[in-house]
Amino acid sequence: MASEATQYIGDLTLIKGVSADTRHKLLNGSSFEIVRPDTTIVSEGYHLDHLHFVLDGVVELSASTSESRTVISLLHAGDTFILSAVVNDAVALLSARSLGRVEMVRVPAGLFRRCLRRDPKLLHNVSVALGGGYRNMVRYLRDHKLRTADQRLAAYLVRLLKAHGGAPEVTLPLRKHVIASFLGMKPESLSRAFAGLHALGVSVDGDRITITDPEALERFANIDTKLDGADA
Amino acid sequence: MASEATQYIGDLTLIKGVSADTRHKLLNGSSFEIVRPDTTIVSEGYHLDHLHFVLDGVVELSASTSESRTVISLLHAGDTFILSAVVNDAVALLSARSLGRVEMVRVPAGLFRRCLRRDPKLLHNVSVALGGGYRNMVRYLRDHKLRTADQRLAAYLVRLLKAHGGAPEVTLPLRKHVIASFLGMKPESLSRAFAGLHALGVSVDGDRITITDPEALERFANIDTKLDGADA
DNA sequence: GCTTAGATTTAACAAAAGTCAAATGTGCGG
DNA sequence: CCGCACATTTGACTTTTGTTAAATCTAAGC
Repeated sequence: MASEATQYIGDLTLIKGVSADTRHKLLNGSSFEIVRPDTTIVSEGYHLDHLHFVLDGVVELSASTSESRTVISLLHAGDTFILSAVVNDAVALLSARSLGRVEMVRVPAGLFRRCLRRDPKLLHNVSVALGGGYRNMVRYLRDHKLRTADQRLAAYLVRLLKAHGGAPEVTLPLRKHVIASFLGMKPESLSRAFAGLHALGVSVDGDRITITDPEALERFANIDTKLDGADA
Repeated sequence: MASEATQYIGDLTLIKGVSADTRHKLLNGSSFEIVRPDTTIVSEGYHLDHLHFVLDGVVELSASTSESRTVISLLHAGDTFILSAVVNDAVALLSARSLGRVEMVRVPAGLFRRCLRRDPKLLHNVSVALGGGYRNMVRYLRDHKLRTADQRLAAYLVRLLKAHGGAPEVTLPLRKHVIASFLGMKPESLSRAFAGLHALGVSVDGDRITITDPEALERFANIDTKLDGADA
């Protein structure tokens, strides 16, 4: 595999601490890929034959029926997809698509499963990653079943704010229609939700958001730090 | 631990095939419990110090805020909770409550994690279980983001029908308000959803449901067998 | 600077689901 | 058998969100 990626892959959480042999096998079997914007990488309903590691860019996981499509997850450098389908040797339940240019590494699913059988440390990393993924899905589900559209936006902004170290102004990292779909609403509803949060000190200018009262937002979104915070 | 449970625990998917030593350690450290109806077994937000195995009865996992509560998952004999919190040594994101009388086994979380470190087979089982759990959450999320309330009920009935081997008449296994919450709606909306499905051949008499045209229901619910079916 | 395709916003209206309240059903203890 | 407590259903109404269409806005090329 191209040496550009070699340096990164050892840093990936999933690979950290595995045996030299495992690392060597994985590196040898995998390939580095650059994916152009708006390219489908995985199609739901099809058996998955590669595990993917995102090195750079954003990958969107979505679900669709004949009638509609919704964004379920947004992946960044260091994330993996779709681990559960590879571990369980099953069809993908989600489609993966590049938003913008993406650099990634593909590891053949069979190879990965073989390494899993031989290296308990890798297996342990996988368990922790799957456990974390499960917990993220539960948080996301909470978000959707317990909060209104306005509250979901508020919670999203609060998370964004924390990720940016609490600066009062943040830039949306994605197009609004992607954010809308991720938050489970139509773009029109997202516009209205932003308007609705104006009273709580949220101002919008394109993709620059100013937040004067983060605590008010948190209260409005009903955020429980114990539950909403990311895992350690 | 009481011998009543010993016979069951070896059959549990999670425990299948582990070393005799692991099995022995787990059995020795765990306790058999009978839980009366409507008892809280796990509280969200608190650190989890036991892994639970359901031997009999139904356990409901729910999420709540100060304002409301929603059922996220329903567990039966053979299921485990809350595996991800135990594996990741973290607070529970969901509360667990017995619906009706429940028999279960409690394994100390620390003991379980220690066994995990020593027995790769157990670790492998855990990975598969977590992967399956993640996939179930994704299916559930699809359900909620992509389907209307009427479609969710239709999909639920189709699954129920298949679980019962396709008999045209099924009995609801739970109170309607629990089903309503699980399906993400109010009891009043569930009543209306049943009424709305009458045109597709669904008749309701208390908890006995008659379904004359399962295919029509499937089409209406937009079910994709590849994606909606349970894992192998 | 101008044009244009696409994204976002706004507005008017429609559909879906929640709320509140009353009616009806159901099962259990007395 | 009666009556109470609770679950479910029904109806009227409200709120939330989606739909459609038009108005703006924005950025990439020309």
